[in-house]
Amino acid sequence: MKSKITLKELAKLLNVSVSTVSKALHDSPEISPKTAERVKELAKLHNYRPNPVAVNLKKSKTGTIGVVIPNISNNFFARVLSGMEAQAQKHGQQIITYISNESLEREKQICDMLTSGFVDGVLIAVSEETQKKNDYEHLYALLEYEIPLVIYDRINIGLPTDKIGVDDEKSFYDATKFFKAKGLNKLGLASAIHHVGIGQLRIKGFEKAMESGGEAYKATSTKPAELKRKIRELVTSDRVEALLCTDFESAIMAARVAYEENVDIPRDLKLIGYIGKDVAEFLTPSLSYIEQHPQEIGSNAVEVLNKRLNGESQPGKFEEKIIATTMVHLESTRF
Amino acid sequence: MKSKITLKELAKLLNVSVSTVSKALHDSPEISPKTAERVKELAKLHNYRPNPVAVNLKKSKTGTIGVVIPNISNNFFARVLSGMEAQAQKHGQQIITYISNESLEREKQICDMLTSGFVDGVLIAVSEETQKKNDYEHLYALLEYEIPLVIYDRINIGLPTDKIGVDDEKSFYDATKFFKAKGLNKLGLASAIHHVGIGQLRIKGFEKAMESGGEAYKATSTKPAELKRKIRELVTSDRVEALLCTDFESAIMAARVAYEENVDIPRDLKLIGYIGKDVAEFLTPSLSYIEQHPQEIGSNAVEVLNKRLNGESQPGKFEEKIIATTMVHLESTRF
DNA sequence: CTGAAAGCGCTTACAG
DNA sequence: CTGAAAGCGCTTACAG
Repeated sequence: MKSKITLKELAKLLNVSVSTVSKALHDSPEISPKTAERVKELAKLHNYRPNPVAVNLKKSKTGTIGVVIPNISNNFFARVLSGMEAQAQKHGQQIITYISNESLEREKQICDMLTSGFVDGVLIAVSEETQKKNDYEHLYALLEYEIPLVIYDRINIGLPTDKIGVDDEKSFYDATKFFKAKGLNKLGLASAIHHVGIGQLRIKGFEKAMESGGEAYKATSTKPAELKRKIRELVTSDRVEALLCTDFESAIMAARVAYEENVDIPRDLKLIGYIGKDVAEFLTPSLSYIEQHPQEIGSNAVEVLNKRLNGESQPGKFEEKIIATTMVHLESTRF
Repeated sequence: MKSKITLKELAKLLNVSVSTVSKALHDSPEISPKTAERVKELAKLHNYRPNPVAVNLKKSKTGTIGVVIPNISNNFFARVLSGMEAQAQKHGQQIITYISNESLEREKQICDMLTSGFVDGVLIAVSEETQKKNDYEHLYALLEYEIPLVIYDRINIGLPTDKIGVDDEKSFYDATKFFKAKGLNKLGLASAIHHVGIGQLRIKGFEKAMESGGEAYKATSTKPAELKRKIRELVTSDRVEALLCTDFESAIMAARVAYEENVDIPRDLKLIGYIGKDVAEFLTPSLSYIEQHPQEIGSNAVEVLNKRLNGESQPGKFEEKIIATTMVHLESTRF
């Protein structure tokens, strides 16, 4: 049962002062090579590790990053977190995870505790409710406490912070153009997130691409039953040739409507959605999707935060980094 | 730009000592009501929060729990984490997340840093590689440092720690009995995890239930192509009437084989798998599954750990808590 | 080259 | 009822 050994104990064993031990372990040039070696040897023998809490107190930092995630069940966010963890690891930082469950109330609580100094910086994807209610006071509070903030994924928010996300508009612009280039004329869009920022951007990309011609149809609703009805109409009455879905819910619903209506994908209907690789690959047929590279978003978020923490970013000047999306074609867009 | 105010500053403003302020804020009976009120008022005005790092140093604890997750993309673990976070919240504890990516090497690194005192206790689901190589030294190291450990989910490991998981054997025993009660005779089992503990337990449950009669078939392999071939054989040649899948991979593969072979689920083949609700519901047809209640596993893991941390558990005596599974019937087991 | 001292921000036993 | 002092485990400017 080895309990952790402290600097003080080490010093006593070596008959030197605590300062000498500390300096020796930090390769200070003040210390004689002979002493340094003695110290290091004993430290190694006892497997000495500085107490991180004490080091942090001394350095007035915590060595941790707070990550606020709206919904961890969403594979996208799970993979973002994975990217963050891997990157933080490289810097010897710890990730403290907070889950807001898309709730403004919970997000406020989290930000409140964050202001008391648990973390050096915060990475946040703002909850849906927060966006809807347009209430960002708690985030401004964080900024007032001089806790660096990086907003990831849901970045079309007017906060003076660094941001990192994907080009939502372009992704759907490109996808729409792709179908048109293949000769399709009647294109549909389905969305359960038309009321939030990223949804609007994706829809905008679709609309812009349709300006040059073709028939555009849209099915949008936050209510599952209503959305399903509208999608069914697009598929059975309007007979769109392809459907672009802005989110997981609408994509899965489109697949289900096709299944129920015996519409053959991809023969009668092409389908592409903003859904995760994890599910997309396993559907029958497999569903083409827009890859957002969540791990990269995660690792980049940590990088941007660390730049800020290390004073490598210009104060008052904020970075907005965009990770390019990729279309991944599986069975549902086979021509 | 309010920077955090300290006890010392508060004391100066009030013309009292630091100790008085501290005691007043902790409702110490030593302090006069009048002073207490003055202190609290000013503290509130300045929104004073004790620096958690300092408090932790003083108390020789960290207020954080380390969680080691093998694979965060697995929705099961994502939801376990969610349950842990919610429960930790209630105790004012922070969750530090580490992702081992099913790698023994990574797991060792994580445990190594954990021994230096970042956390008060650790919740871990052991990686697949660790189980295969049967190498638990790094976990014993944690125990030697007297860092309480709770093993969750993958619990059939001979370590002297508290454990929390589900009754894997019973879950598949029950599922098999269910099919037999419905009059099915030819039952198949598919597994990509027959080499790890939980896989073996599930298979054992199946086998036990089949002892009382019926034809049992098995398709097991860690190689996707081989597993697929074997499942196809079960479905097309052996014509099993129901297939029980021990894991995500085999379940998805079974669904795909049926799709490719035009075997109608559930008419010609019933299917049940150990897969997450998140995917199960969205497949076409939707896939019946065994609900493991991941959030409960998570919250219980935190509870068990805290009991240990608070000295409410008997030293040397370990708890093994089992959360009951539930069969959730969706389209794939419709009779 | 080594060590005593101050200090990070707190808590608490002890003295007054 | 209040405050000075010690201490949690470390780091670092300063003195010797």
